[in-house]
Amino acid sequence: MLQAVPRHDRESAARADDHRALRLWLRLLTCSQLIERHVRSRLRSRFATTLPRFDLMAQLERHPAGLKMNELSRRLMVTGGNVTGIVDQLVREGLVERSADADRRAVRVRLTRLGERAFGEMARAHEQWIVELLAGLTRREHVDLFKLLARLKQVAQRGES
Amino acid sequence: MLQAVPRHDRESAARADDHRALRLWLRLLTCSQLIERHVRSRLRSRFATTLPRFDLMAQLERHPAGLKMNELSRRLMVTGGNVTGIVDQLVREGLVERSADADRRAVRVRLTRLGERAFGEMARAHEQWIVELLAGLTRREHVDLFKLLARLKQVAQRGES
DNA sequence: GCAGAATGCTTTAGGCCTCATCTATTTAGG
DNA sequence: CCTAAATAGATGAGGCCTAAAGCATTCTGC
Repeated sequence: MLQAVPRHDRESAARADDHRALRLWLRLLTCSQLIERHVRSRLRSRFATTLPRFDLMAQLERHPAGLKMNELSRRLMVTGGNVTGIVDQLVREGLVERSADADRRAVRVRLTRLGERAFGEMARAHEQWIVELLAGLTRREHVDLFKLLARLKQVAQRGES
Repeated sequence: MLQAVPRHDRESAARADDHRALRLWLRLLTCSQLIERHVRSRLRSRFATTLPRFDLMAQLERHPAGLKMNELSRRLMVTGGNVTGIVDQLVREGLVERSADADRRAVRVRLTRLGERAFGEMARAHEQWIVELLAGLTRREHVDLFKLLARLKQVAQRGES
């Protein structure tokens, strides 16, 4: 699929461009998976938790008044049914609580006191892991990469109907 | 009235005082997920398949002589148990076949004729989706991003023990 | 008002993925 | 040789995730 293509005419040059897009995507995916595995494995070994649970709590930590299930679902970019399951778990463990909303269809979710404490500890460690993992990049590379990913995000979001 | 879609995903909600490294990571993750969802949904709707199955077949397509299970596992960056399950599925559907290896512990896996045909069709469509999705980036951005991701990959791989 | 559409959430079936554990085979050290 | 360690793969429990279907509530247009 990714073999080198001789570039001697317009058509094969176009194919080379195509391959570039594909290779860019594969490389992006690899980077993302590398970091994700790193974080998952540490969350698991040090805090006996998972990335989705951490992400969910991170959202709640930024919104002390709580969030509705569909807001969580949108922010985490996962389906509602999935959020239900993770919230169920965190409720059982006393880290999160459900409460009634003015809209009686909706449910409001927020961190408990225990959840706040637990999250704070994890968040500090998490940030440290990322800082260490990315320490090999120069400040310049950081900034450039950040900007280019902003462009990519913009472009990819436009491609979503 | 068409309102702009509110963007409440993980990254844009990051607080201003979050550190650079963390924001870089969250943005990378967002980009990766955006593209991944795009591809998954199209693989599903047009070819009734999934990204992991596609990825596995892509590896086999590059190695007509076949790959051993542990090679597949390494290349796909997933655990062996996982590969077993996906290969089982593809074998049932006649897209892939297992054969004996000189090392009698090992199993060699390769595409069947049917699998080659099916993959070829999907690969063309897949490449087209990616090219279209990334079409908004300039050639320059493509190249820069590709290089920076190479650096990131290098750095993140070194951080793995 | 009120019927039908839209929305918020849950449930279910099924695929992906990991870790831990198991069996079979190969390799290495004595 | 021959046993212990390493390696290849399979299996099972459990969590994440999706799409689809279902129930309750709210909104909308007549």
